[in-house]
Formats: sequence, structure tokens, C-alpha cells
Amino acid sequence: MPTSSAVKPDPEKRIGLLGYALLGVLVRADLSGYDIARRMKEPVGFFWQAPRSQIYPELARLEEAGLVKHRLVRQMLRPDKRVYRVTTLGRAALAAWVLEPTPDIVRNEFVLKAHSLWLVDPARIAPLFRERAHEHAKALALYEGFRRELEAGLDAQGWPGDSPDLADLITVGAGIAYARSFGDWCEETAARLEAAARSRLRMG
Amino acid sequence: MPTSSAVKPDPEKRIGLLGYALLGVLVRADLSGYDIARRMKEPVGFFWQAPRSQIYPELARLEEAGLVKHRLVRQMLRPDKRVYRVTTLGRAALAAWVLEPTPDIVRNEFVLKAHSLWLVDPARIAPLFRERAHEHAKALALYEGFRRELEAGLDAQGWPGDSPDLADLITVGAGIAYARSFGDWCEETAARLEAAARSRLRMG
DNA sequence: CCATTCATGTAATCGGTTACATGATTCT
DNA sequence: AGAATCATGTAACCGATTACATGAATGG
Repeated sequence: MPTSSAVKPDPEKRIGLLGYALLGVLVRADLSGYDIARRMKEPVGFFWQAPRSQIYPELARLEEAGLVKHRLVRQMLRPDKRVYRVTTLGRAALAAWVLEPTPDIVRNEFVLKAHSLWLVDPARIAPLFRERAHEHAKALALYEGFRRELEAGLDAQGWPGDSPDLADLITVGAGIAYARSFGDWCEETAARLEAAARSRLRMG
Repeated sequence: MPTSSAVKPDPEKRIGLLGYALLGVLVRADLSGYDIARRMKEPVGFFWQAPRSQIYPELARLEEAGLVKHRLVRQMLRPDKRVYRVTTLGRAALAAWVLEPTPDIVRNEFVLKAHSLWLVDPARIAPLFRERAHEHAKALALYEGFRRELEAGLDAQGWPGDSPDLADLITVGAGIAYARSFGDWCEETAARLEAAARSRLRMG
């Protein structure tokens, strides 16, 4: 019998990806849960999403763990709000997590459908790919606009220092890579399916 | 007061993405749960994953819904197994799902980390991106090998008919697009971070 | 007048991960 | 002798989605 005494693996609450996502938003600016939710839609939502119902309890957990703290901001025309700030401990935890190894898990519903597309008349699916290509093109234009702004800002500075600007540039770069490559794939696929539909017609 | 009588929204069990993922594997060949699990790792796992603990109960649910059925295959040197087959109903459900609209949700842990990379010394993160670029390059070579084989098979056939070959080609195409574009992004980012590290050195 | 914004949450449910449990056979 | 393969599952937990609940102020 070894010295083990049925120890529970981890009594201190471990922080998950959602927690780091929120910390990543909060290190850039002090925000209320509501404001975080907005940013989890718009810039951060391009690579990570979280609804309010997930954000509020997670903020409480982060505070319990000492990674953030809040102060009450009283307002008269709007409801009072809790504004959160990352603590030194929280900042250190986030920085340490960045250097940890990252598994590469891909879960793509559209590709999952593509895998079974052979069950369906190609003439009926081709438009779905055309449409999707169009959406990616719109997203691409948006991201490229963001990137131009960020590049202008960085050129003015000379070098980034400890501001998040370089990280922002890198992040939109990922969005651009995604939108462009999947957009191209959608168009290529649409073309292939249209060709398949034509040869089907000829063959009866 | 309207005519509503607090009806539960859906008494018939609704099938989720996991169910369609399994159907998509099973329409191609009759398999045991164990064999499905293997394919959920290797070819399908490139865009959708599922462990055995998820697969076995889901197969039972699919059978209850009449979308698959199984027969017992007795073996003498190996344990007996249940081999599943998709029913006509299951095939129709899968085909219908392919034509449904698909939300575009991206959740990328590596990009989430990149968003907070400005908290860390660039000289320490650059290698992580170099490494990741290398992994994508390896995956890319693998996928391109698959594609060559599939293309050879399709050229021989002339046109795809009702076989999954064209869908396979399209699916590896997505893998290639992903591996190439994220690989390039990783290299570009590594270069940028190395440059940032150098200018940091100069500035002290 | 109705929808939206600001602001906070709870509850129920579903989907996914990790660990546990068993047992013969074959490979190193 | 020990690890891996074939074959089936269960249980506990965690993370994420959807729906519910409240209430003032502003904009169309």
C-alpha cells in the first residue's frame, strides 16, 4: 500500500479557457460584465465566444481566486455597475498561461456537412458554398480595414513596447488567414459542385 | 389568453451534431462502435472529434430514433461486436441536415493566447509559433498525399456518381486550406516576434 | 407605444471530457 | 512480463447554450 491517502486531485479551483478569455479582455481595460459581454461579441468573438450567462458567474469565480477585483460604480441615469480590474496575480496567471502548450482542436460544422454532401444533389448545395464564400469575403474586407488602421498606428510608434497593438495586429492576421483560405475553399468547392451538376445533367 | 397549453417544445428526441457526425461515418460503411471511434480519430477527427464514451450512448439514441440499427457479429478470437448500419430514415435525415443553414462559430485556443501575447517577452513566445508552423507543415504534407491519391481515383472514374469520393476530396481540401493558411500565419508571426525581440534588445 | 440599451443575474439542459471498469488476445 | 489491440460500456464532472427574470431610460 503506497503513501497515498485518496487525495482529491486539486482543491484550489482551476481556471479554464473562459477565465483566460475574460482576463485577456480585462487586462486591456477595466470593464463591467456587460461591457465584457459586448467585446466577447465583437472583437474577441471572432475567435472566442461567451454569453452573459457564462460571464457573470465566471467573474465571481475569478474574484474568489484573487485574479480580479471589482469596485462599485454608482450611476444615476443607468443602473449601478461592478467594474472589474485584473490583479497582479491575475496578470501573472494570464502571462504564464500564454506560454503553456496548446492543443490544436478543430471542430468545423461546415466541413462536417461537406463530408456528407455526396448524398445530396450537387445543384442544391453549390449555392450554399457560394453564399458562404460571400460571407467570408465580407468578413475579410472588414478585417483588412482593421489591419490597415493597426498598421498605421504601429508605424507611427516605431516599436510596440508593452502595448497590446502588436498582439491585435497578429490576431486580425489570423482572422484574415481564416476568412481568405476558407473563402477560397468555398468558391473552389462551389465550382466543383457546379461542374458535377452539369455532368450529371448530360449523363441523365 | 391564447390557445397554448404549455406544450413541451419537442417530445421527439432531437439529433445533434455528434449524431450527424456518426451517421456521416456510418453511411460510408457498416461499423462497430469501436471502429467508428477509430475513424473519429483519424480521417474525421481532422474536423470533428468524439471519444468512445460519447459514441456508444449516442449510437443507442440513434437506434431508438430509428436512424440506425445493429446486428450482432459473433467472433471467436475477438469479443463479439455490434455492427451498425444506417437506415433509409437515417440517410434521409443526414441528407436533409446537409442542406440546413450552418452557423459559423470559431473557437481557437491558439489565437486566444496570441491575443494576450503582449504580456510576455517576445523572445520566449516566438519559438512556440515556429514549432506550431512546423506541425502545420507536417499536417499539410500528409493531407496533400491524401489529395493526390483521391485525385488519381477521380480521374480514373471520369465523374463521381453517388460515391463519397468527391466529398472526400473537398474535405481534404479544407484541411489543406487550414494547415497552409495557419502555418503561414504562424511563420509570419514568429518572424514579427523575433523582430520585436531584436528591437527590444537594442533599446535595452 | 414598442423596441433597444444598460445592468445584473439564475435555472435547466445539453454536449464534451476524464476517469473508471472488465477481459481475452496478440505483439514486443 | 508488460503493453497494445479489440470490444463494450458507466459515472462524475465541467463547460456551453437557451430560457427565464427584473427594471429604468432612451430612441424611433
